[in-house]
Amino acid sequence: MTEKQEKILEAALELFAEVGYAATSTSKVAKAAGVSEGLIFRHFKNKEGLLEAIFEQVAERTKMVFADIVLETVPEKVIEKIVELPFTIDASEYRVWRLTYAMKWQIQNYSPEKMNPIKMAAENAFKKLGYKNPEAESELLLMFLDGAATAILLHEPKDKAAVFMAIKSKYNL
Amino acid sequence: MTEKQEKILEAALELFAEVGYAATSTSKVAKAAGVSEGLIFRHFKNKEGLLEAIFEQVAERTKMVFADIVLETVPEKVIEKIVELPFTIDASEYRVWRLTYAMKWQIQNYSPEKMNPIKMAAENAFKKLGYKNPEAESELLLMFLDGAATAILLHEPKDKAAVFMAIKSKYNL
DNA sequence: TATATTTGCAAGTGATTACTCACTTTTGCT
DNA sequence: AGCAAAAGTGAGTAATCACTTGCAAATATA
Repeated sequence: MTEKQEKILEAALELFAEVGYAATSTSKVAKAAGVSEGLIFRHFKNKEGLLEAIFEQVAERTKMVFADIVLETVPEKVIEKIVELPFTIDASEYRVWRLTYAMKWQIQNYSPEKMNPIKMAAENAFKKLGYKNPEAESELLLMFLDGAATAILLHEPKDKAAVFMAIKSKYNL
Repeated sequence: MTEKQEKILEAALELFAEVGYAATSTSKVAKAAGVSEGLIFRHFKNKEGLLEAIFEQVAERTKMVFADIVLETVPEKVIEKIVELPFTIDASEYRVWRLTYAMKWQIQNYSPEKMNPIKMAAENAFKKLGYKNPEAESELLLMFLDGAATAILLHEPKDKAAVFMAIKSKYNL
């Protein structure tokens, strides 16, 4: 990865996240990155390739976080680790997650099965803990996850720690 | 509102919700609505005016739902009514809500204070019910609201009723 | 029925879109 | 040093963008 390639990805992420993917032209990305527009297409084939390259980076990190949860055997720990996920997003990753969440709403892009490992891990943990309806509980937990991440990414709630405590108490953690 | 105006709004909602606002051109809206492109600008001034006209319709209905919650005096009922909000979205309104949720991620559009009446109503109800940290509880409830609505709008979870029961039990309802 | 207003269309406008191409410069290897 | 591959540029491309304009048809008001 050359310096200019990184500049392009950085500028594209910035613009895609703040202005929107469709609303951002490749010429603006090139200008923001300080490179010629043609270079974007040399390195990333087309505008969509630019988007894919951004998402590939985050996919690796997500895999690691998911593995840590799936390999956890103590059910309470599984729930706790899932619950704290949105609260541990580093501020430096806000943009890429904002972009990810924004793109969810474009039909051609959305695939909910990405969360399946987490959903199954939660379902299994709830089953071990004797919850009445583990599948519904797992679905509910994922809903919270999504809502919490959205709140954090969009308006950074005042007292994240207090909300974190409130949700943990709902699962007796 | 003439017939053609309604056709335009209907086509615009369809396309904005499915393809995205920025990715939808006014010419495509006109073609889908079966009118000349110029008519869009005659009636709605510009593309943004088209979007505003769509949102004005939903704003009225939202006001009514909010009023029903804010005027409720029994705290348990307040929480219950808020919790059930995402589960009572009529399928005919999915598109307009998908558009609303998608537009949240564009900086220039987002205003979280729209939910303030609900947030205050929840906070007050939690206070009456003796919750330790009513503000955090209210914030948490709004997070769930957002996550639940997102799940319902994006992938229509299998057993909505079971999830509804699970969340209600978390508030002893 | 005369007239003013609104509704509607077709054909434009310049600007911008994603993307290509011919070309030069830089880099890495022997 | 010599040379091929990769990196980078800048000026193009046709198509599409949001929007305007001039004029006709329909509708409302008197």
